[in-house]
Amino acid sequence: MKNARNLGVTSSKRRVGLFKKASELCMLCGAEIAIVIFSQDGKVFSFGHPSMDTLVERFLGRNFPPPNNDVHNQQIVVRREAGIRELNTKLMNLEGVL
Amino acid sequence: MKNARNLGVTSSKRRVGLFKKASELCMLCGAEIAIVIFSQDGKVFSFGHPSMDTLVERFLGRNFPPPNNDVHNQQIVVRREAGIRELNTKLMNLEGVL
DNA sequence: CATACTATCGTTAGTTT
DNA sequence: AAAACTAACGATAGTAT
Repeated sequence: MKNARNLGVTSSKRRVGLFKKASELCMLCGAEIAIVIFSQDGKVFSFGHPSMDTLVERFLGRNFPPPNNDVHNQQIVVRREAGIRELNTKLMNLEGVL
Repeated sequence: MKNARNLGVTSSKRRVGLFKKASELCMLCGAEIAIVIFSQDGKVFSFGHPSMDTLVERFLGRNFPPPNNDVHNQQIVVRREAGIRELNTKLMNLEGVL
């Protein structure tokens, strides 16, 4: 991205893209998905199929089926941190080149 | 898709893709996102940044950011995220120069 | 400010190993 | 079964209107 001025536009575009991908996953694979996004400027956006409430309830264990292991979130954390290291490496290499 | 035989593979690929997109949106735009997926075969997968619990609580109307009890940790989180965006910005600028 | 466009880049269904 | 590959398709940053 060029700068932070267009960040709102990018945020919006990518949010729509994310919801579309979620929708496709629901339709194509019969998954049930809930997403909530708190944007940096304090707005809240949500996606839920079949509904946000149903899935939040189920996630909280008040409705079946009970949640299994939650391995993927850990993987995401690992990926994010790996991303930071990668960014730092790239940055140092580029600054070295200049 | 050809048939339902590879649906598990497709589901997995697209789930990873969705989480990656969410991760990018977090890093690039400073959004906070929670995702829970109930797959057709009964498994549960989740993504949460900064954490699933924090965002579910916030979605349910409790624990909003301004009067947070753990201010110190939040500042650290904010600083780290700002760092990622700053790295991204620097990186993109440098790559643009080259 | 929003919408449309498009060149470029990323994602993925199908295939192979 | 899982991972690598790739052609084809989709997403999107920047631009134009």
